[in-house]
Amino acid sequence: MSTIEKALGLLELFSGMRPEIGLTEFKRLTGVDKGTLHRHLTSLKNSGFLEQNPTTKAYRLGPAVLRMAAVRETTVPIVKNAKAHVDRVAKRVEELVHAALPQKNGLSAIYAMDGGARGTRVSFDEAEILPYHATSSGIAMLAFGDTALSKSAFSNQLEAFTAATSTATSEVEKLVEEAKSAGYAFSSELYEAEVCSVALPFFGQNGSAMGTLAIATPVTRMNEERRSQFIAELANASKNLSQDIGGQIPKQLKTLWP
Amino acid sequence: MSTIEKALGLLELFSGMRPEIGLTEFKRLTGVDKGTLHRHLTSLKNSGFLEQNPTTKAYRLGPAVLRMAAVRETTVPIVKNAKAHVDRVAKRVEELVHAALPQKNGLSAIYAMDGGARGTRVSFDEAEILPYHATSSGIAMLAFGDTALSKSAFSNQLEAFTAATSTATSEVEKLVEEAKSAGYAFSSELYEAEVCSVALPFFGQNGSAMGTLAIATPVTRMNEERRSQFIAELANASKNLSQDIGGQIPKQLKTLWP
DNA sequence: ATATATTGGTTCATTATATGAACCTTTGGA
DNA sequence: TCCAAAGGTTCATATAATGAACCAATATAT
Repeated sequence: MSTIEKALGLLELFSGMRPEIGLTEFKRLTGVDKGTLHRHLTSLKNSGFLEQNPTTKAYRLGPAVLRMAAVRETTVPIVKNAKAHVDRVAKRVEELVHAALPQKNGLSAIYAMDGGARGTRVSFDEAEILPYHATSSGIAMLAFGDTALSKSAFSNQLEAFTAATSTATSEVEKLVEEAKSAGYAFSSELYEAEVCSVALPFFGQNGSAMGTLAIATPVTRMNEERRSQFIAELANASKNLSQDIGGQIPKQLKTLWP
Repeated sequence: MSTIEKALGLLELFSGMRPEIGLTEFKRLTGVDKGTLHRHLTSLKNSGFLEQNPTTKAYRLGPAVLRMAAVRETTVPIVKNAKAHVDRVAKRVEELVHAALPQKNGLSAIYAMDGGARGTRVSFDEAEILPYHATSSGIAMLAFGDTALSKSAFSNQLEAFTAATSTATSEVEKLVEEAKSAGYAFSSELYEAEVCSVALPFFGQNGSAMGTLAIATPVTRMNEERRSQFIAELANASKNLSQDIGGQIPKQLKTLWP
């Protein structure tokens, strides 16, 4: 593996729950030698991708990532477009709705809106990675995304997050097949207890899915009627979002979706 | 220079005006060998920092940068905080207002809002780099930011954007000194013809400036009265923004600002 | 239809850079 | 005051980066 990929892999370790990482913690997380780590971190810092907390010396993501995101957004204004549709669905279904894009080890939400005014709320960290095998978004992405994705998704041991998480590749593949024939993915308590979700893909200029739209809700609030409503809302949003970004819904999905 | 920094330097080449870059264009821009470039680009692609336009094969920034920005924003919610204050000032002064953070070769706007309802508008590309030596934001950043910044800012030949741009280090240093004693930076037509701007710093947890707030306006609309108003508005916004992000305005600035 | 130019991508011997064990420095408690 | 833990540095060795030459695919001109 190239030095570049090793160094960029360090950036992947940051998350909403782990926003700052010290040298020794990097060593614990990666097993790489301190000397090597220090040089990598210094390079990333020199390039503005990291900065150091002046008091603790711990590293955190630097301002360069903000500029990169802004440039990317001028090229492919996916966040801006997704935002409008997610907000609209969130308001109508009064639940947590999010749009996500595939990353290396799972999907990452690019925008989330909780339209819920009611008691229980699904907690959601926008900066968290949603694993492919244990979330409805992940299953939807595997079902309708690039085939290369499945290979990388199944290359590591699948982690169990709840008792219901499928950790066998064959089981997950079955879920993916179900999603393919249904036109959407449904999952219940695979990732977090008490939470179930519905997800379906949206499409960009190349034929396969660019990302997903999903609704998450406490299992207690879910029933057949709401599920149908969710699917209808998401299908509508996906059609519009895909059109906004110059994509097209594949024929077989057009017939499956309401 | 490390391989990591060379590779990340490639990402810097993207901008609002140059959102996609092909292999040969990278070669033109950097002078680096194609073989080397190709491996670097492949590594960046494998890490999700680049993706390829499926038809043209040209590279563009990938979805990983969106996740990085989201994580950074959960750590240091600078965009979110700046947004509120910029919007307020933009509405009050009815001009283009922006907040910017230092990068390697200049500042990069993290948010901009044009409150102008009137005829002429200052055009602004959020993903563009604002050079340190030729913008009010840049001068303000050099005046109140970390001293290490000046070294890197003056390490390369200074580019002339208009007839008025100072390309001699001594001239720019004079502008910086003026900004230090005035508490703000003013520049007219140094970067773009017909445009002048006022900028001042805001502060984070460490003592030196974290970024800048600025107002840009056509020179024809500028006068002494408006300048005073701009400074007052920006000073107020900077105080509030700095407080929001846990920073403090240095004593000498507190006395200079209205 | 055929030649030519341009672009993206690959190979492999050479060379420069990355690596990590051991060592030093600073900081913050017992 | 000592100790432990964290950040950081050094330098011989091993490994990965480099770039000239080459190949393949596509677009353009003859």
